[in-house]
Amino acid sequence: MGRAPCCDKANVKKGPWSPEEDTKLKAYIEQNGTGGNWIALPQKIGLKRCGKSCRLRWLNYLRPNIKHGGFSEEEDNIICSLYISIGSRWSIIAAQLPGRTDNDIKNYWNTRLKKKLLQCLLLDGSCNSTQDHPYSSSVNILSSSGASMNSTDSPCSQLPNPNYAVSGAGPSIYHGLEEFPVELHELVYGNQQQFGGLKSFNGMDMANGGYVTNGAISSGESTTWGNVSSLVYPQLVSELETCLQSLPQDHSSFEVSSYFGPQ
DNA sequence: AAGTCCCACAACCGCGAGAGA
DNA sequence: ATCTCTCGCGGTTGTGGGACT
Repeated sequence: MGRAPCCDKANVKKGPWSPEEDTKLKAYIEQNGTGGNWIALPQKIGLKRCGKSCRLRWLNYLRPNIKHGGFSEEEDNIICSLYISIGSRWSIIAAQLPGRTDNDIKNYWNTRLKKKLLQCLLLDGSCNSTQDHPYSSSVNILSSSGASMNSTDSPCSQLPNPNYAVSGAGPSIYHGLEEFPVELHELVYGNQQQFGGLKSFNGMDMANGGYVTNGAISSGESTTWGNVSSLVYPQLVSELETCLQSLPQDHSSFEVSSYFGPQ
């Protein structure tokens, strides 16, 4: 038995919202609130929409003080550092960015920021400035955020310690990263030719800068770029192969085996 | 100019958590 | 303790528009 549908699918309109629907929904909520029941709300207003759809529309689009697009460098940094710390907990990340919605941030990450990071990872030495490198400053945020995130009056108090080790005992907050070493090993050693002759990563001596030992990240205080990128990197592994293939040959200057330590 | 591809964003879907009966 | 209902979240898909060929 599957889960009961939240609404009568046959009588529910799907797809883009019309201005009329927006107006109805916005006017009602501004006047009456949601009444604590999204499911019943569309019926009250006379909208042929699913309650969940109404909720999403309100939260992501109609709610006052919503900002769309135009993410600043600072917002980039916050998103990146929080993503490194807690993974794809978009609602928590959104809570740190006034006016931004989780959906917006998720889309932004998936479509742009992730690529931006990947690009930086693969461009040797060209991402040393904050301007070019979303993570060079996020590293600072990351290391400094430890204190604020643990303070009880901060919304971040519920966040795990950003210096969390990826492997080891306890529940992993880094969904999917548990498999990282195996996945990466296959990627790297299954594609020796692609990675051959790589010497540095992001302009750093990754052999010395990296913190990875046996696939685990050191849980120490240091948040070097090597450390940070190794946290983020697993998320991008599936895309790396494609990206590397599109790179010019002389761009491949990253010695993966050095960076990730002896196997 | 037309067709195709790619990207960004909006919206949907399914699941887990939590509250209340 | 269990069931039902709703909310909220994160992943995924659909679509429109711009870029490219």
